[in-house]
Amino acid sequence: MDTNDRLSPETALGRLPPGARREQIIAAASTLFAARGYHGASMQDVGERVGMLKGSLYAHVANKEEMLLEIVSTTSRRFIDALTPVLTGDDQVSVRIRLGLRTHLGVIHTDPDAARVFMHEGRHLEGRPRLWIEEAHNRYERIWRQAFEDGVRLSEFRHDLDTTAATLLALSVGNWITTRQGQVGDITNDIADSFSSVLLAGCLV
Amino acid sequence: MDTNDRLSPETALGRLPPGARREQIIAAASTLFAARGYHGASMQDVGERVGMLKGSLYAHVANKEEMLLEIVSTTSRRFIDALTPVLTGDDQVSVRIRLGLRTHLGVIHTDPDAARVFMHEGRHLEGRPRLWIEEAHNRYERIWRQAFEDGVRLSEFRHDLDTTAATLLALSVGNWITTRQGQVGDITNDIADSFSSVLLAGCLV
DNA sequence: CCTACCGATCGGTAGG
DNA sequence: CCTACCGATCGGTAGG
Repeated sequence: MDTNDRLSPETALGRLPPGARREQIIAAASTLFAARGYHGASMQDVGERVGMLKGSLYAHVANKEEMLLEIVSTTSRRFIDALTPVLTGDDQVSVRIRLGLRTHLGVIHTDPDAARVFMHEGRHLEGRPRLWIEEAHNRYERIWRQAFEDGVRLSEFRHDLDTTAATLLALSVGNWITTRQGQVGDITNDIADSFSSVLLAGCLV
Repeated sequence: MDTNDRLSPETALGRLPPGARREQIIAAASTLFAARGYHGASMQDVGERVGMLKGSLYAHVANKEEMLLEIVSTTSRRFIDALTPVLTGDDQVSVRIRLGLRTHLGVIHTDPDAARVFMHEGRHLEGRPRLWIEEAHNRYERIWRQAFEDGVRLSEFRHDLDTTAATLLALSVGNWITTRQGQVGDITNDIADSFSSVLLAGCLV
């Protein structure tokens, strides 16, 4: 507890509100885990990036794994919260899916590092957190699959459409793009719509 | 050099031909890099898996990075050698692509661990090897893109097909599947054909 | 292929 | 948030 409350504003290099410091640390971890992988980035690296010694990080986070878990669970929630309303509306299914791809790529665009950690580093969690994140992945996949199944049920898509294949196809573009960051250029709605046009043409009756 | 040549066969637990021992070590590394990531797997882990102390590994490989480079370059060659004849023939383009997806998934099926290391761990190489493997990735992508462009040029595919989107779509399914190993079940030609049917329906005129 | 070892770094802690 | 430190493990080597 800090009893030294002051009314004057903090200087530029001065103390940050306590929560902000933690967020800054998590953001640094996110960047480093994305670039070097979870095991390839050390607490020392994270400390350097926020300008403190690694030992001091433990005043803000319990341990390295907690940072990974926080990045992964925050991002997973971000995807699910953003896509659920889009994919489960009562719009035309092809509209839902086009918008869904835009939204999915939009979430990636908001924080590409976190998206990458969510998709590629979450597997380095162990025990209960590991199961938890796998469940989140499955929940997200189910939301997408449901949309394709709606498309078939409402006769908007071919009755013989393999919804599993379509779902995996939709998710995989969105995710593979995180592997090619910087090479694919900015993620725009145009890019999302290009994928949609090929994918949807393959689904429609 | 071993001057102790014998005509009798080796016992089951006995010495292996020198090249085979090296291959066994690389295979162990492959499995471990796939499961725990390059930085998450130690030389000690590799040693345990082949039944020797880590120091002894250096009689067969120069260092840890050499193992990664060998896995990645072998697998990259495997993909390019397998797919080049399939995708550049003068068959109908949709036939080439269907067969291409089968072949791609077939290469993954042959050695899922190596495929996974190729696609997700190669980025942990540095310097020249890193550039080399990026170039290999690009070469492979170009072979696929060329097929889609042939499809448009020969009026087999829609003239307004976004070949970049189609290429990324094709590659991403193939690659994303390595992330879901064990969950997707065995990689069969049927699975490959399911993807083809959605993808090609989205490409045809 | 083992013994025995190297310096460096790992994640993490105590006490202030 | 720093100082100072912990035991464990890292990739790698010398000599046999």
